[in-house]
Amino acid sequence: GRPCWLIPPGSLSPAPGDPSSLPRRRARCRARSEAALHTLRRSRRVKANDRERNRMHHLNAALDALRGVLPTFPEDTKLTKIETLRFAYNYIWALSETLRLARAPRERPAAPPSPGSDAGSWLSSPLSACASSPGSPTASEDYGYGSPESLLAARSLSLPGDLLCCARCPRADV
DNA sequence: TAGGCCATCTGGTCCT
DNA sequence: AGGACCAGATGGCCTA
Repeated sequence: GRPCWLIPPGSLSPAPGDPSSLPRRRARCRARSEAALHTLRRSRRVKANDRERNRMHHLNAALDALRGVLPTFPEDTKLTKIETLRFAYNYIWALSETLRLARAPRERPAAPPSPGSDAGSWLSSPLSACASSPGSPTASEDYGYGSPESLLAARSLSLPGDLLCCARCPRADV
């Protein structure tokens, strides 16, 4: 039947011939109802935790898929989450720039998007001899790993020079 | 040992 | 009401 914690307080009928036990029975019922409420909340929490865990697993799987298409050297290097996102951002920028330059060979490279750009990290990189000064995608914040190679340098890694150089330089043959 | 990264739990908020 | 999403807290593991 109906759980005791759902029965309105006033509707509990006294035990036949024992009206004096009513307060005790009410207290017992209240305790039981609190326990039931606790287990109900607990089971909801456990379910919510389970969903949250799953959600994060899916998020991590997506992040792994993203890692899978980013070039890292050595190949088995695992970028951290934040590095993966920043690197992807920069990598996409680099590829877009490559495409743009390939379509318009004589065009000058894109100007830095904002004065706050971390172009310095690009220029101070080993590839700084390149003529271009691409506006780093990490526009206004100093994330430290502003460019793909500064990120990799920070992790003692390297990128295929061609890729980045081609992405950064207005080369006609790309 | 301190600091960074990560997984998990948790409570709050918003949406369906 | 229940699920999704989010951010803070916490503890474990690893590395310099």
